[in-house]
Amino acid sequence: MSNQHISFEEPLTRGHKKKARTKQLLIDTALSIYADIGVNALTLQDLAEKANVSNGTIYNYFKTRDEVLEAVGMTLANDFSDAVTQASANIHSGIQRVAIGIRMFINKAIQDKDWAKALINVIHLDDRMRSTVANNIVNDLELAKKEGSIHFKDRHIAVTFIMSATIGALISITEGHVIEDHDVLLTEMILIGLGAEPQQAYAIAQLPLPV
Amino acid sequence: MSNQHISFEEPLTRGHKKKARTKQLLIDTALSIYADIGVNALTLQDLAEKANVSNGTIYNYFKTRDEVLEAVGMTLANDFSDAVTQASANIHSGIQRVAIGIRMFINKAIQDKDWAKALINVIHLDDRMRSTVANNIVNDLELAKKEGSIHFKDRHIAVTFIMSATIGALISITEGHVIEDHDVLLTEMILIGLGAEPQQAYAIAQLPLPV
Amino acid sequence: MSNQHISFEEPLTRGHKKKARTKQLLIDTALSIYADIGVNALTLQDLAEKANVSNGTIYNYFKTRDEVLEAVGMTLANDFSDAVTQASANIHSGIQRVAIGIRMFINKAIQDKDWAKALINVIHLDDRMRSTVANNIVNDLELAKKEGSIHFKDRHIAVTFIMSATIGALISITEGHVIEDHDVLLTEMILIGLGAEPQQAYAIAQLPLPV
Amino acid sequence: MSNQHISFEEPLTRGHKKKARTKQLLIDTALSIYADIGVNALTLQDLAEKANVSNGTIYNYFKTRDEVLEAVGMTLANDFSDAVTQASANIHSGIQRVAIGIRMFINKAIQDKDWAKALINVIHLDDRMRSTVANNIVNDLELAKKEGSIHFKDRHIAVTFIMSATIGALISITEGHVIEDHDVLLTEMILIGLGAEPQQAYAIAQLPLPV
DNA sequence: TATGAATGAGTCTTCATTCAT
DNA sequence: TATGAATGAAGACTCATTCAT
Repeated sequence: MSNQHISFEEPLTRGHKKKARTKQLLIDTALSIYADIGVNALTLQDLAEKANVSNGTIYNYFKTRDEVLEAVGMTLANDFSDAVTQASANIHSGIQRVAIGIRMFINKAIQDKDWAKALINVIHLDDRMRSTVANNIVNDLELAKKEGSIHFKDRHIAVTFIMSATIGALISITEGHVIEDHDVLLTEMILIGLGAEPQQAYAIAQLPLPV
Repeated sequence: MSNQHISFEEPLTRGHKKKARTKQLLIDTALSIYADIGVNALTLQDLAEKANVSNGTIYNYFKTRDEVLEAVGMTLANDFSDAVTQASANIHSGIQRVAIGIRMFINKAIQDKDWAKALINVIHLDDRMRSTVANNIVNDLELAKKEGSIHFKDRHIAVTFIMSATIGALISITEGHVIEDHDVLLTEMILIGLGAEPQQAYAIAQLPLPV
Repeated sequence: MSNQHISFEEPLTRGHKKKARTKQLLIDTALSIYADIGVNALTLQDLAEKANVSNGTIYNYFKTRDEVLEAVGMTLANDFSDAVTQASANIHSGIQRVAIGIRMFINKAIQDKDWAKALINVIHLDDRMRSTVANNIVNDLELAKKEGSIHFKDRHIAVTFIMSATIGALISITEGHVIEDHDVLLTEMILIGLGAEPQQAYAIAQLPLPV
Repeated sequence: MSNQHISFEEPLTRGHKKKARTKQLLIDTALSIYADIGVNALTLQDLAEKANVSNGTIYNYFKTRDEVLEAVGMTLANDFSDAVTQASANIHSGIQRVAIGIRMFINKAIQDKDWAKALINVIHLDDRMRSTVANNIVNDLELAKKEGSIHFKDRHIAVTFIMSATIGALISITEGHVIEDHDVLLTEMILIGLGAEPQQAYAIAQLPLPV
C-alpha cells in the first residue's frame, strides 16, 4: 500500500540481490511514466532513459512494447487484488467487504496520486483489467445481496455502478479535488444507491478500516 | 438524436451546403473512427482515406491534428448539451432535469453505440469536455438540492458521481450489456445515492421522457 | 538492352512527365545497389540516399522493404522475358530459340555487368523468378525435342541444366572471366549436353543473332 | 558421408573429446540453420539457443560472426574435398574422377538435403569456397583432356560448366525434384557437353561408385 | 480549395558484441 | 570456459506536416 511501485529513483545499490531486479525497475519506471503522461505516450526510449538503462535492455525482459504495458497493467491489478483481499480477510459481511474495497481505493489514491493516475490510465485502456477488478467485487456483492443488506436487479449494472463511481472519484482526486472523509462519503452514496438502508450505510461506511 | 454524426457514408448530396460541407464530413468521419479505434489511434491518413479526401485537404480546414480532435470533441459536447437542454426546456424541477439528462444519455448510447464509443473515448482524454458536461449538470443539481429532493455534502463529489456512473453504464452498453429499462434503473440508483427518497426516485425515473 | 536500368544518376529533368517516375527511379537505383552489394545488404536508407529521396518517400510506393525487392525482381524478370521473346519472334525452330536465349543472356551480361550481378543476386533468392525464367525455356525445349534436334529423359533436369549452366557463366563473367565467343562456346556445350548432334550444335550456336 | 554435420541434436556424449567439443557443436548447429533459413538469416542468438549454449559462449571460440560463417564454410568445403578425394583415391582416369565427383555430390544431396541446402547457401555467398571446389576439379579435368576423353577450349569455362550444372541439380533436389539415376543422367549431360563420346559418357557415368 | 508527392523526425525492434561474475 | 545481462548502433516503418501544382 506504500509507494513501492514508483520507487525507481533510488539507485539500485541496496541488495545487489538479483539482476532480474531490472524487470521490476522497468515496470516501476513505466508506472511513473503512466502517471505523468499516460499509457499511450510512453515511449520505450523514454522508459529506457528514465530507468537509466539502454533501450536494448528492455528487450531482454519484454518482447514488445505491448508486453511492457501488459506487465504494468498486471502489476497494478495484482497489487489491488492483493491489498484488498488481505485487508478483508477476516471480514465475513458482504456489504462490509464492498465498503472496505471502495474505501481502500479512495484512500490509496489520496496517498499516492501517481498510483491513481496510472491505474486510471490502465483501466481505460485495458479491458482485461476491468474484468479482473470486476471479478473481485462480484462475490462480495452477491454475498451482500444474500444477506439482504443491499438489493439490485442486475448484477452487471451493480458492479459497473460501483466501479465507475469509484474510478470517477479517483479521477477527481488526481485532479486535486480531495475533501475530508472522501472515502466515507462516496461509500455511503454507492451503498445507498445499491439499496442499502441509509442508517446501515452510514454506519458501515464509517467503520474503522482493518489494519 | 439520430445518426447524424456518423453519417459520412452517405454520398454527401443531401442538404449540405456546398461550402464547409467538407469540414463537417471530416468531423463526422473522425467521430466514426473514434468509435472504432479510439482517439489516439486516429491518423490523418486514415481520416483522409475514410472521408474520400486527400490528406492535404484536411489542412485546409484544420491547422494541426490536435485541432481536428478538438473540433470533434466540441461537436460531441455541444450535441449533448443541445439535445438535453432542448428536452428539458419545459421542465422546471431540478431532480427531474437531472433524471432526464441521465436517461437521455443512456438511451442515446443504446440507439447509437458508435456515438457512445466516441463519447467515451473523448471524455477519457479531454478534460475540457468533462468540465463542459459537468457545468450542464451542476445547475440542475443545485436546483434539486434547494427543492429538498436530494442532498449532498460536496457538490463536486455529487457531479462526479452522476457523471462517472453514467459513463460507466455507457461503457457497459458499448460492450453489449443492455438490459430492459437500463435508463430507469441507473437513474434510480443515482438519485437514491444522492439521497432522494426511494419512492420519489422510482417515480421520477419512470416519467415519460419529453419529446 | 542498354544501360537503362542503372540510369538513376541523371537528374530527373528530362520529361517532367509524371511523378510516378519516382517509382522507376527507386527500382533502378535498387538495381544498381544490388549489383554493388547484393540484395540482402540493401538498406532502405541507402536506397533513399542514392536515389536522392527521403526515406519516407519509398513508402509512398512500396509498403515494405520486401515489396521493393519484389518489384526489382519483377522488373528484371520481365526485361529478360521481353527482350528474348522479341528477339526470337520470327524464329520457329526450337533449338534455335533455345540457343538465342542463352546467347542473349551471355551477351547482355558481358555488356552490362551490373545487370548481370543484380540478376544473379535475385535469382539466388527468389524462387518465383527462377520459375518465370524456366517457363520461358520449357516451350522451346519441348519444341526442339519434337523436332528431333535434341533429346532428354526428364524435362525438369534439362531446363535446370540450361539455366544453371547459363547462370554459372554469368557469374564467371561478372568476376571478369570473359573470353572470345563466350556465348557460342557455352551454347555449344549446352546443346551437345542435351544430345544435339555436334555438327548441328556448332552451326546453330554460331548463327547471327536476330536484330 | 553420413549425417555427421547436422548431428547437433544428439546429446554430445559420444566420442567427442571434452575439449573443443563445443566448437564443433556450434559449427554443426550453424550448418543446420543454414539449411533452414540461409546464411544471412543466421543470428548468433539463434545459434546459441539451438546449440543450447549461452550467447557469450560463442565468443570463446569465434571472434566475430563472420568467423563463425567462415568456419562453417571451411567445414563444408573440406568435407567435400575429403570425401571425393578419398573416393577417387584409386582411380587414375581423369574422366572417371570427374564423373565420380559429380555423382557423389548429387547422391549426397539426395541423402542429406540439409547438407545440400547449406552447401548451396554457402557457395552462393562465398567466393573462396567456389575456388576451393574449382581447384579440386581442375586437375582431373586437365588429366581427362590429356587422355583425349574430353576436350574444351577454355578451362575456366569448363570448370564453371561442371560446377554450375551440378549446383543447379542440387537446387532442384532440395526443392524435391529427384528422379531415378539423377546422378547418372546429369553426369552424362555434362560429360557429353564437355565433348566426350556419348558411348563413353554413358559407360563411365554408370560405373559403380567406389566404396 | 483540392490534390498527393515529398519530407524527416520519431518509434519500435534487432542483433552483434562486451564484460562482470 | 561458461554465462547472460547490458549495450548501442543500425534498420524498418509511421505519420503529421509542407508545398508545388
